[in-house]
Amino acid sequence: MPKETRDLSAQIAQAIRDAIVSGELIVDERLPSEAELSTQFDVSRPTVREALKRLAAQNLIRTQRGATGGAFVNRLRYEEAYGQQITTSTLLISMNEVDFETACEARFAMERACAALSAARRNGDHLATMRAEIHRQGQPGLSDEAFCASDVAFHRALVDGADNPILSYQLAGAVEAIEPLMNMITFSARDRARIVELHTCIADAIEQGDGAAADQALSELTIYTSELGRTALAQRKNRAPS
Amino acid sequence: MPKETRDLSAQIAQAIRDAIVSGELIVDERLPSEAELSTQFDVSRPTVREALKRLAAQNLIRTQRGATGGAFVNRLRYEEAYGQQITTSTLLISMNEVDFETACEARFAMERACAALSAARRNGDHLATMRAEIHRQGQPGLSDEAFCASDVAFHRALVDGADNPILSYQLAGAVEAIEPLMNMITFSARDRARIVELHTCIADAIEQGDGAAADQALSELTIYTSELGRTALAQRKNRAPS
DNA sequence: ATACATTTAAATGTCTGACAAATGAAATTG
DNA sequence: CAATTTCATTTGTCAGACATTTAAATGTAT
Repeated sequence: MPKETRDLSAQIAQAIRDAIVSGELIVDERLPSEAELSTQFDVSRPTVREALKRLAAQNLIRTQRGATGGAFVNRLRYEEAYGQQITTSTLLISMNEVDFETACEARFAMERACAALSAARRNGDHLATMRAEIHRQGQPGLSDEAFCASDVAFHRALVDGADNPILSYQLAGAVEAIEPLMNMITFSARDRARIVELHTCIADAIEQGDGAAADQALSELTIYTSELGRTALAQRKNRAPS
Repeated sequence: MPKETRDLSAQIAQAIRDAIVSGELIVDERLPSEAELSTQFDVSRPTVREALKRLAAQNLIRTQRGATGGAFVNRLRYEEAYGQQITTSTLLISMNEVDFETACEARFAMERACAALSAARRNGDHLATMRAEIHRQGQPGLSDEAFCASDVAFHRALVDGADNPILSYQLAGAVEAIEPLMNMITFSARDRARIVELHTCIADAIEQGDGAAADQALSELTIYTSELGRTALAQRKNRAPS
């Protein structure tokens, strides 16, 4: 047994977490009150509370005050999961010094997986979003940061167009987490024109349901973006060497 | 401002979380002691502790007892992130009643994104793992559960063969979270033979660096697995209707 | 002076008890 | 019957205390 003696609050949190994951506790079911839990687990109330806060931090439970209040098993919603996913991915990249090319490769590889599905489904709403973002990206006077944000919005629309919430969830991290890295890049007018061109290619391909063409354009975009990142990083190194 | 008045512990946790994500607090840096934090934020120590437990649940900090102890910003490791990712993905699927086909589609779409990279890199270790799992899958007397576990191990090796930690992290959730769903399937000898055949196809393709062939085999495996899931679900419905 | 044992201070982990605040239901009142 | 008040329950917060762990400081003997 590799599970020796951690903190009591961690043990209790794990016990409740197991009960939720195994389905022993179902969505919207009310947990015993903190007082009851403290007698059940034979610990004090603050310890129980620490355990509950751990679970709340993972969106596994929600709490409500008042007479009929308590802690309830929370239905994990996609939006909440997105947030966690993005935070974790961002930290994973920044703390492990993942280089831009690796992050880029991962992101585009997964995006290409979505592109074929997006092309097959051709969702009008998401296509409209993509077109709108392309238009924004072409406007002069746009800051690099706003350009990056629009880029992220474009790619999220592309991903969401696959109409598969699991894919959207998984991709959210990869697409959003790369934004801080892309924000280090200065996009020249020529860079932007090329990116807009490729984005248009992608949108056209999806509109026509041509998955292969979308894949091809994404492939070129991967290479181009990776190149931009490499150049930006090199300049940054020359300007401020360690 | 959509961020009104949440719990104090949630606010404090968010403040510290922001400091970590923004880089204001760096890896391995020690946070002020609980007593200091409680005076800084003007709350009691239990409240500070609840906030710290929230962060600990997300692996953002670790705590250490003793004279030189305290709370330290934790370097988020891939393995820890895997665990979170798998738990979250599993719950997301089970709580939102994601159907098998959707989960399957997401998983295989992303796997196909990895296959090309795996084929390009042809990592010997991961190939050996894949071969070993294929061999195990062909042995008679293997339980359905063990077959599924081996299937997961095979696909994880395939994904890890892309040699991109970000991809491995993202895929971990998709690959592992589907196991509970696959465990509901009964694999006949014929099913297993077909799956082993396709797995062998994939391994061969990767060994030869043929990304297209790997993609093709994965595509077939997607359809086959999805079909198996549909059949299993239909039988289950007939046997135990609502 | 070095090696080992002891003490000590600092920090987290836990407990007790209390009060505040929210909230829905029951009791009361018009 | 409707509106209001009361009330019990539950979470949120606080204060203070003690237990436990840990490494550094101190002391002691070789």
